[in-house]
Amino acid sequence: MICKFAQTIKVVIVDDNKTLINQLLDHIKKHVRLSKEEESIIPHYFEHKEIKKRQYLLNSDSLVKHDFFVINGCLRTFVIDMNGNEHNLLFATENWWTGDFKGFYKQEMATQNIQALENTHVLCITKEGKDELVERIPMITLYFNKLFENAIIAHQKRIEQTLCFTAEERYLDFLKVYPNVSQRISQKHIASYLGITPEFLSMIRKKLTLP
Amino acid sequence: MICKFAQTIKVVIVDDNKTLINQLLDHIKKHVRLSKEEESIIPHYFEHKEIKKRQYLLNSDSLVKHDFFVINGCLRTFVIDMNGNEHNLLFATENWWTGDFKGFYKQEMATQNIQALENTHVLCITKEGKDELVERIPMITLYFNKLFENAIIAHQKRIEQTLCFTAEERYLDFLKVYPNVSQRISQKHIASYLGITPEFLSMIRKKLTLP
DNA sequence: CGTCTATTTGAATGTACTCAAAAGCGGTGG
DNA sequence: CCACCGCTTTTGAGTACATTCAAATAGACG
Repeated sequence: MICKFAQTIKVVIVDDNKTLINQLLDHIKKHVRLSKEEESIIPHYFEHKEIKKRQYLLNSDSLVKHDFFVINGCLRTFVIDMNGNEHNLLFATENWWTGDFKGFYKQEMATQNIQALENTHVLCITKEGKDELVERIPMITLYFNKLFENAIIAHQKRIEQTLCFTAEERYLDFLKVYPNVSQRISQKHIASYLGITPEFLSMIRKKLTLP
Repeated sequence: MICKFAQTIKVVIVDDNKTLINQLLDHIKKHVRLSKEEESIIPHYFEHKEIKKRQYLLNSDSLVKHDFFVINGCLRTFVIDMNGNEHNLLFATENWWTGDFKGFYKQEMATQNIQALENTHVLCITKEGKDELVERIPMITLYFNKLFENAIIAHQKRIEQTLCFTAEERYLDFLKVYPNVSQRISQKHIASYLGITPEFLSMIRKKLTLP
């Protein structure tokens, strides 16, 4: 049985945009072997969405309906502190998953915001959709588990770095690990991700170019 | 088929220490319903171990053989930076899982260290043991998935807090969220967890008691 | 071309650290 | 049971790292 949601978006994905869903299928197939029948099931659970630069995909205090797979473009996930300052948690580009994790899995209000830094295409899935998908294709759990594993490893690395590294070291690591991302986003947003002010990042960069 | 490892430890758990494994079974049964037969399978995959205060359960640069479920006592997981300073990542007490996550799931050398802050009893499982357990009791995946979910949520919260909160705010939140843990460990270790020096934590505490 | 935003620069400030020393506390052995 | 030893916590002075605020410059976009 396919959920109501899947019915409504069938047209968008299945008829219009084979290439978009193929990009996701390729990503899944890096971790799990899929039969032709299974490949034909998956598209029914995803909705395609385009977000123009500067537009929001998710606002805090709204219900978290979807998790997102980025086809192309660039998204930033951020929180707003008590003083109204924004802090970037994550940048998501091609083949990254993003969303308000806690809100999605606990089906709560969002505490995070997601904004497009470029015109961006995403595939959206609901919690019910994902649960049903896992039920129909149990093997796909391996794929989602791998995503969880990688997320935990990445989070642990970031926590370790804030404890062990200076701002300069964290910046250099960011450039090394995400060279393609760092070229596409402003220093202001990188500074926010690193937990420093744009002015201080500017000083770090100046110091690095001197010798 | 039971792995060689499971055979060797059968005696330790099944015959000697029913109560220890029952604590783990109770924890699992909060998330998954288990048949009597399944309950009888699980003990074969865990080895009991006692670590005395100040002893190490894991050293960085050694192969990560086990993940650990804490029965009682208290463990700290920490990394050592380039200057030789230790930074606490996690405290694990009763009913917590701990281990070098990346090392365990990728079967690599440890980058983290685990030391007992109190005399501690743990149940250990190997990666092969866990994989085989999941194969024999597929439903138990739900339990481990829930652990992953909670880990990601906790990690995200910690990253958000380092970006949004001052050291004082992070300390107050730590006291609120882990009241029982914070009473059992030294300020030195709490300071390390919060990413500040013990001297600075002492100042924060002094300031908090004044008004 | 003008407007809006991002980046740079500099001065003053604040937050947290280092180093050193004193005080407190807990465990151990006589 | 008390005295001592080692480790933790506190206190203080001086310092380094990072921020705030303000203003100038540079870039991006319609």
